[in-house]
Amino acid sequence: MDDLTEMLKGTLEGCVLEIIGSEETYGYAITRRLNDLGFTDVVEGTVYTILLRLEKKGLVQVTKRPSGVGPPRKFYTLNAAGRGELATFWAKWEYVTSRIEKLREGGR
Amino acid sequence: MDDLTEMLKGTLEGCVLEIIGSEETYGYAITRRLNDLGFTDVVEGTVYTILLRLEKKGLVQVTKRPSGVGPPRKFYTLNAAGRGELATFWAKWEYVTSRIEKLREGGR
DNA sequence: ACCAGTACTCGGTGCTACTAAGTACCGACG
DNA sequence: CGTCGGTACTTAGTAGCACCGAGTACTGGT
Repeated sequence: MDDLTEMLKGTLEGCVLEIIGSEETYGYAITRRLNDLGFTDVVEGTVYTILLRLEKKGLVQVTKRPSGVGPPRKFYTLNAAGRGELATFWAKWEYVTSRIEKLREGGR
Repeated sequence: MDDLTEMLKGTLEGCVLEIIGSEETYGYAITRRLNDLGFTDVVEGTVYTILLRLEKKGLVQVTKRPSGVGPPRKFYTLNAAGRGELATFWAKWEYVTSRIEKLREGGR
C-alpha cells in the first residue's frame, strides 16, 4: 500500500501512544512493530519525532537503559496524562470512523 | 467532539470525493452535508479549498449554474480520474483502519 | 580496521485542514 | 429604500503533522 502519509496524520501519534500503553518499549522497537503491522513505510525518523513530541507534551515517562547490542535505549511508559490522551484518541477515532462509514453507506 | 482536524487530514478530501461521487452537488451543500453527518466544525473555507484542489488535480468536472436564492453555484461531478481516486481512497481507508483495529486489539 | 545492525537527534520540506477577511447575490422586513 | 440574514465563492496566510536526509554513536563479527 503506497503513500499513506496523509491518512496517518493525527493517527500515527495515537498508534505510538497505544503501543507504549501496552508495554514499556523504545523508539527502534516501536518502528519495527509499526512496520510489522503493515505500516511498512514508517521510518525511524518519524517515530522519534513523535516520541520527542510526546515527551514535550508531558505524556510519557522516559528511562534510559543500556542495550548490550548498541547505544542505550530510551524506554517509554505512559503517565496519567498519556493514558488520558490515549483514551481521547480512541474516542475521536471511533467518532470519525463511524461517521465516515455512515457517509460511505449513503446514510444521512 | 472537539478538534478532529488532525485526524481528518487525508480523509476529508476523500469524504468530499465520495459526496460528489454520489450526486452532483456544490460547495455550500457539501459543507452542510458534512456538518449534518457530525463533522460540525468543518466550515465553508475548508471545503472550497478542497474543491479547488480537486479541480486543479483534474478529478472533477465543474458546471456553473444560477441559484435563484443567491450567487451562482459551481456544481461538481467526478470524472474517470476522480472515480479512480475515490476507489484508491477507500482502499487506503480499509487498509489503514484494519491495521489500526488490529493494533488496538493487541494483535501482532 | 571495517562493516552491518542497532539506536537516537535535528534542521528542513510538503501537504493538509483551518482562519479570517473579502466579494457578491437574493428576499424580507421595517 | 436601506439593512440584514442567508446563500455562495475566493484567497492569503497559519499551524500541525509525517517525512526526508544527514549526522552521531555503540556493539559484535569478519
